Amino acid sequence: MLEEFQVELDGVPDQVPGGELRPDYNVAPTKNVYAVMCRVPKDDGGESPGDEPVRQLRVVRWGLVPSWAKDPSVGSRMINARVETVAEKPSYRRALKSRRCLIPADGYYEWMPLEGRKKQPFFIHPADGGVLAMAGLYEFWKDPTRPDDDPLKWLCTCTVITTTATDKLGRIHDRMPMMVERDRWTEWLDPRVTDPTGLLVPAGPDRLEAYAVSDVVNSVRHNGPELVEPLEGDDVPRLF
DNA sequence: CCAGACGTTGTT
DNA sequence: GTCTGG
DNA sequence: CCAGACGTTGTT
DNA sequence: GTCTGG
Repeated sequence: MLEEFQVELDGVPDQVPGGELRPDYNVAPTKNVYAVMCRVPKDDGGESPGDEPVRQLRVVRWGLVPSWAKDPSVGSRMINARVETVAEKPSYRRALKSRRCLIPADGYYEWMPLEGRKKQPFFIHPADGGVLAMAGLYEFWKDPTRPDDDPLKWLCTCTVITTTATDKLGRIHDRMPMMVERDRWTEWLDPRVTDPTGLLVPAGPDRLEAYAVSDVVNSVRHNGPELVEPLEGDDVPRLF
């Protein structure tokens, strides 16, 4: 991942014992995920202040907690930001200006409504097996219950921007995460770019492939490579 | 002025 | 923190 | 998104 | 039915 996103500063070992997150096949809101972001490194007293932003890999919690929140529980509902309204929403507009990130993923799940209240989960991923770069925002929240020297004093959280799903993917669900194409990563991440609206164009879903998976994925207690195995059988919903 | 919200999804 | 609604 | 709780007192 | 937690 450090190579794929040309990360200059690996911030993960400072945040996670062992240096990396375990593979996760069922990422739920409030869980930790990787984020690629571009920030000016903290001035640690030595060397030059270095006001150049640097591309970093960090661990953030999914579910954005606005800086003004009284407690972090609101984050569990701030898991998506609609691209149509993200620039106006009080919870997101500040982050949109200068705290944009990329959330890497092998793919994502989407639930297709069936007859009645039933739903069929699908796994959606790049046909070429490459990594997805979902458009995200991040925010810092200062925990008032912890002392200043507590490493958990600052909570960093993120949200995923969504857009209209079209074509094949629209048959599963009308919304989908927004992707950032590789040639726009640098601009998208640059905190000095304060008007990223030109970059907010839906990525073509052409290179994405979708197949039905077991509804074992519905419960966050289940987690393993079996969750992304294609569902077998004649009655499996297809997208033709 | 103060109080209260601040979000998305999908379902009826 | 900032906006909306009453 | 889906699953699971939805409550307090006091005890192990 | 609706909210919270993962």
